[in-house]
Amino acid sequence: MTRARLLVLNAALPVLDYRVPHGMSVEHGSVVVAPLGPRQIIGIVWEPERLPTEEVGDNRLRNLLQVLPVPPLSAPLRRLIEWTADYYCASLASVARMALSSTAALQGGRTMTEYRLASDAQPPARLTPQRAAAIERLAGEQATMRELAEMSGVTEGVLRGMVGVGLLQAVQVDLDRPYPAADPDHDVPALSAGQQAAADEMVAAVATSGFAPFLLDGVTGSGKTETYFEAVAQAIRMGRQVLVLLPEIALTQNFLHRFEDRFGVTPVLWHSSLKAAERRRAWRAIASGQAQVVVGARSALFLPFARLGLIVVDEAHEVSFKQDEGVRYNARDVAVIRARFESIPVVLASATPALESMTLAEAGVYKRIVLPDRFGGAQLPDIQICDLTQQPPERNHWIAPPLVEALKARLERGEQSLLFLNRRGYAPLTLCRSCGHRFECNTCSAWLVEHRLSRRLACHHCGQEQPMPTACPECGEADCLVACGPGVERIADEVREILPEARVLLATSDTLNSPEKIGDFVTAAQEGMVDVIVGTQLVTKGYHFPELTLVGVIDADLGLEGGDLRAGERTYQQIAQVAGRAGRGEKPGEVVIQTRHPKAPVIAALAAGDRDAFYTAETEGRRAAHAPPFGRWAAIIVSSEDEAEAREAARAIGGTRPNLPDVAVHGPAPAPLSLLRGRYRYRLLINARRSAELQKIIREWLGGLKFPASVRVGVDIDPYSFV
DNA sequence: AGCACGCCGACT
DNA sequence: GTCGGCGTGCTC
Repeated sequence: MTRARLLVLNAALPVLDYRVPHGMSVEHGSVVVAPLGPRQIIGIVWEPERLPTEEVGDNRLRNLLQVLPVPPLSAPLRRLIEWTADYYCASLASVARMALSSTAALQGGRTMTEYRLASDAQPPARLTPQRAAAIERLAGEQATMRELAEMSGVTEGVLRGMVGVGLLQAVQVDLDRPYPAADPDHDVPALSAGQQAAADEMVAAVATSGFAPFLLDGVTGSGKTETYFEAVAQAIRMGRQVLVLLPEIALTQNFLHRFEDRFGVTPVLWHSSLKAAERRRAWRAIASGQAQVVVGARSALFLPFARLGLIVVDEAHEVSFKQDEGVRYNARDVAVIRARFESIPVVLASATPALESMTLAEAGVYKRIVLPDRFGGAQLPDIQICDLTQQPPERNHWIAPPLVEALKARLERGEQSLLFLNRRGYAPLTLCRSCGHRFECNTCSAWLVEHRLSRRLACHHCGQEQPMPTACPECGEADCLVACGPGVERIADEVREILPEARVLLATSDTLNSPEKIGDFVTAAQEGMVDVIVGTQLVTKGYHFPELTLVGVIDADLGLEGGDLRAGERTYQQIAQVAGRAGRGEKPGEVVIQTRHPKAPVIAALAAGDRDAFYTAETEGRRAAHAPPFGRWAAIIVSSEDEAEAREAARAIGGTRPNLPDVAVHGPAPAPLSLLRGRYRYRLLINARRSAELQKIIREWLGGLKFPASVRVGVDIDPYSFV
C-alpha cells in the first residue's frame, strides 16, 4: 500500500489521503499518525472504496508519520463502526473514538521504575542513621521512590544516594502486566436439569462459533448467570475472549464475587471511571487477546477484541444500555450487530425482556431459552395491590395501612422488608409557605431535591448543589420552607416513626456510593442486621437476601407519569425486578404495590402475575402508537446556551421537514427538560413506518442545513428517554 | 477542530 | 491612521 485513506478521529475533518513512505507498512485498520497543516492527527487506515471522497492528486499527498504500536482494528470492528455511525446518524469519527478509547494505550506499553533493597548488597560497616533506618523499615518492600520515602520516613534524596552505592536496586515494572488466567473448571456448579439444557445449547453455539443470538429468559432467581457462565467457560477453553455487558458497573460487587467463585479470578473491568493507567492496561490486554473475560458497561462494546468468541448482555432490558449523549446507541442492539459481524453467539439475558426482544424471539430471529423455575424450588412471591384511593395513608405519610400492617408482621417474625421508591433524597420539591416560591435549578428546568442527610438542595440533572437555606430567598421569611412529596429519606423517617424499634437502612446511590459501602450493606442485610431496607432502583436487582419476605412498592404510578413511550414497560420491569427480591429463601414472599390506578394494564398484569398479559397489552399499545417494533421513532434535539438561537434553529429544521406519506414530524417544541445544564433545548419527534428509510431521510434533511457553531443538533434513533 | 485570511468599528 | 471583532475556507 503506497497510498492510505484515513478515517480521522475528528468529526469536523473530512476523509484524508496520505502517502505511505518507504519502509513503513500499513494495512486496513492500522492506527496511524498523520500531519495536518502544522499539527498531527490520529487516523485509522480504511478501505478507500468504503470512504468515498473527491480524489486528490498524488502530488498533494503528505507522508504518514508513524504507525502506532497497536494491532490494526479488525474488519468486523470496522464494519461495526460503519454500521453504528450509519444507523444512529453519528459521525464515523465519534464512533471510532469509542474503539480507541484509551489514548495512553495507543502509545504502547509503559514501564515504571520501582526500587527495593538490593538482595546481595553487603551493608557497609558504617551507615548513616537515615540509611540504617531505611534498611530496617524497607525490608521486603518494593515501590516507587516516593512511596519508599513515605514508608521509611527518610527523604528521597537519601534513597537516591542509596541507589548510587548499590544499597537499593531499581526494578522495571511493566504497568501492562498480564491479567491472571481464568480457570474454566475452577468450580463447576451443579445445575438443575433446566439450567443444564440451556447451558448445553449455548455451549454448543460457542463451540461451533457462527452468529447465534439467544434470548435467555428466566424469572428472577432462576440462575441465569450460572447458566451463561458455562458458555463463558467454553469460550475460555477455546482461547476465545468474552464480553459481558452489565447495566450498572457500580452494582457488580455481587456479580464479581460469583464470577470469582466460578472462575477463580476477577474478570477484566471496563467502565467510564477507570483511571488512565487501568484503562491502558485493560485496553492493551483486550487488543492483544490476553484479557479473557471483560465485564463492562456499554462503552466496552466497541473495544478492539482480538479473538472475541461470545457476547453476553445481562439484564438486557435495562434502559441504561441506551446511551443518551454523544452517539446515542443502544448497547443491547449493537451487541447483536457486533456478534453478527464477528460471527459469534450473543446472549441477551433478562427476567423481563424488552418487548422488541420478545418480538424478535417470537419471530424466530432470536433463539429463546426459558428458565422457568426459581433455583432450589423457591416460590415466586404473592402480589397484593393496595388501592391508595380506597386506603389512603395518613396525612403527610406515604405508607398505607395494609403495608404498615405487613411491615409490623415481618418485624414481629424477625423477617426483612424492602420498601422501594425510585426517588432519591427527602422531598422532590421544596416551597415557601409564605410566598409560594419553589426552589428550582438555575441551569435546568427542574426542581431542586432536598437531601436532608447532607442538608443540601440538589439538582438531579446537572448535579449542582447548595446548602439547605433556612429562609426563603424570595420573601426573606424564615422557617417557612415546606417539603412536598416523598423521597426515600422521608420514607425511611416514616418507617422509624411507625416501627421505632426497627433497624432501618437507606440504600441509594447517595448512601451506597462505593464498592465497600455496597459490600457492607449486603453483609448487613444478609446477616440479619437490618429489618427494613428503604431503597431506590439500586436495590431492584442482583441481591439475594434469604430473610427478605416483604417488598413494598411505595408509588407504582411514578414511572407512568410523563407520557413516555416506554413508561409502561419500564414500570413493569422495575416492579417485577424489585418483587423478585422477595421470598428468595425458603420462606414465601409477599409484595404490596401501592397505586392509584389498580386497573391500569401494567398494574393488573403485575397483580395477576401474568407476564403474557402485560406483553399482550403493551403490544397493542405500541401498535396503536406506531411505536417499535411496529413503527419507528426518532428525535432531533437542538440545544444552545441562547434560548432564541435554539428556538430559531429548531424552527429552521421544522420548516424544511420532509413531506412523505410514511413519515410524520411533530414539533419543534421545547424539550421536556427545556433547560439542561445551561442549554436550552428544543425537540422534534419523527414517527415513521417501518418501510421508511428513516436514517437516510434525516441525514438528507439535516445535511441541507447550516447552524451556528454554538448550536448542537443531535439525532436520537429509537429514543428511550423522552426528556 | 485549529488556524489563517479578510473586511468593518473604537482607540493611541 | 491601527487593533481586533468573528465569518469563511482550508488542511490530504
